[in-house]
Amino acid sequence: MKSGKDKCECRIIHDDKIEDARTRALDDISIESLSQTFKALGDASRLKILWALEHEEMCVCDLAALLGITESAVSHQLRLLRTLRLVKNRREGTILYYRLVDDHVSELVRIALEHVSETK
Amino acid sequence: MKSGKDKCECRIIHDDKIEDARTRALDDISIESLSQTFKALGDASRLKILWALEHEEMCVCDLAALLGITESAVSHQLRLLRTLRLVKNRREGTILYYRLVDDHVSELVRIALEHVSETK
DNA sequence: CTATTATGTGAGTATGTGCTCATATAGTGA
DNA sequence: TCACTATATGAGCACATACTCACATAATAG
Repeated sequence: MKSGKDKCECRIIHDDKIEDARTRALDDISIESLSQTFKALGDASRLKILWALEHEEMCVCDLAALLGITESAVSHQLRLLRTLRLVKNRREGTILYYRLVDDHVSELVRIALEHVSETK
Repeated sequence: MKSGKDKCECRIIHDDKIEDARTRALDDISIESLSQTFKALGDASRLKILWALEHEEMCVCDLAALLGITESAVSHQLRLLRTLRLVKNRREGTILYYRLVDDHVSELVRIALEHVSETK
């Protein structure tokens, strides 16, 4: 009852399906949160970081050495992952040890691995 | 044994952890496939499309009407999703009906929803 | 064949993003 | 206090990407 240009509206074939989908649709806030979370997982560096942290906590400079990128780059990515509550840290002197907040990331990666290995 | 600038290498604190992480690390191809898959889910339009298709198959112009974007934009996104084997289609006359290949997408979205709802 | 409908696709563009570099901050020890 | 270490952060740049537009393709009807 909004958007949709004329060119498009005269071509709608299955009003019932669209209505159905509209009632089931996720609200904009959920869509936004979901896409941000998936976007966070959709980068090779962040994926490597998360996968490493799944097994044991690590500090910034270890992650930098592991990935072969600067500590600054790692720090930038960790900030994003922190914002999305995917990782958290604990301080020990000057060192910050990062780890996963929960096992959602592991589950997501496991399922995605299933998918990509089945369809190769 | 490569990359890593001098500035960084003299700061490695936990060689054991790094070595450990290196042996467990996913190979580059898996990382690439995974990140592509997550990247596909990391966009509001594609997420809406996938969520709509989870319940029933739909054609391009229906999806365009549902999302309020052009059919061209939908078609571009569907091509990406097809390439990643996330959706497939069947033809009926001139109309192409799209649906999900399997229920991996549903599982991924369900877990991600858990995550974002817990940490809000 | 032509016309029409539904979808696909290449090019161009505006916005987003991941990195580097320089600098700032926080904790430790002298 | 100062020096040092570990990390954080803002600016800027190079590249990726999601869209629009114009046009191409595929199936159907006449």
